[in-house]
Amino acid sequence: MVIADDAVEVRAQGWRTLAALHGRLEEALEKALQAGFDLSVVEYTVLDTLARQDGWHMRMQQVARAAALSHSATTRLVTRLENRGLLNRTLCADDRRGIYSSLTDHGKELLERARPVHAATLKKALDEASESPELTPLVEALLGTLPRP
Amino acid sequence: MVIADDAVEVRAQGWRTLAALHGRLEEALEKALQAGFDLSVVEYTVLDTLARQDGWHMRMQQVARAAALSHSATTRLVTRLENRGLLNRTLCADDRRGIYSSLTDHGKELLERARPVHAATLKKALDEASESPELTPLVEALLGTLPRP
DNA sequence: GCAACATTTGCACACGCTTCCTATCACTGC
DNA sequence: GCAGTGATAGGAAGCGTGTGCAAATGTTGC
Repeated sequence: MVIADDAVEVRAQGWRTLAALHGRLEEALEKALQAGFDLSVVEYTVLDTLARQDGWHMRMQQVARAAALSHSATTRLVTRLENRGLLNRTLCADDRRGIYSSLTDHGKELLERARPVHAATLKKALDEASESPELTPLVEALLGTLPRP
Repeated sequence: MVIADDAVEVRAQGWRTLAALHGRLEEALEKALQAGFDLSVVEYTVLDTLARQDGWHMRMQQVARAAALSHSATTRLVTRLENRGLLNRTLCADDRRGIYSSLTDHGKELLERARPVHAATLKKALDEASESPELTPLVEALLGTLPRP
């Protein structure tokens, strides 16, 4: 079973590498966004996803999936952002159980200011991660495995 | 600046892909380990790292770095695992400020039982992730960027 | 009316931060 | 030798926040 054991080990090692890289990037983004805009990574992700969603609304469940959050966490997150005036809740006309979230102008403006910081931090963190031998191949693969090479 | 903008977008997209894959894998592992062994992913990681550390002890700070945890969180995590009899705290002989954590037999036994579940869950989650078109290339890269292909 | 669904709320817990505390090195000067 | 000083490793407790789970609440469709 040498071959099978190797595959197991490859996956385990891959997972550790993935977790390590993810941890590094998230930490860097967290600090930068927190310091500059009082936004957590998840909050930024939600704002960005909303803006990217052809500028339109999303239901809570979509938000939850996009941010990989539980329903309750999503509720509280949206509430937080709503209280800061970054997005709006609006009832669906057709299904009044559903609630649409959409960015306010203030939210769009904050996002536009945060985006370059996000981009710069990401670049820096990726470059730094790329210097660790065990992360180099994954970083390169990550940047090379996209639609337009 | 079309080229530069493209690079920014590639990195942002790469980060989203990485986060999505990481989230999927972590969620699957979390559920499986929680259900089967009452272990969180971080707890499993610490046990696994300890076992992997040539079967020997680690200082608290090493544990903290390996698990990407803060100082206080590490103390609590190790305390939890110690209370469950999965690991021991032992004073270093040479530097008695330091504290070594090492697996107990019970901890090793639990880890040995959890390992195949971890491996199987990881394989299943990776296979499932690989079916999502946007994740396929990253999964393949992850499994292909390791010492022995 | 009733089951399925979308969302919210109450509860418990883990994490991070900060502050304070102890024990232990590693030096220094006497 | 041996106190005195500063740096380091780790623990304890309090506070705030985010999260998941499970139980409400309001809605829809049959």
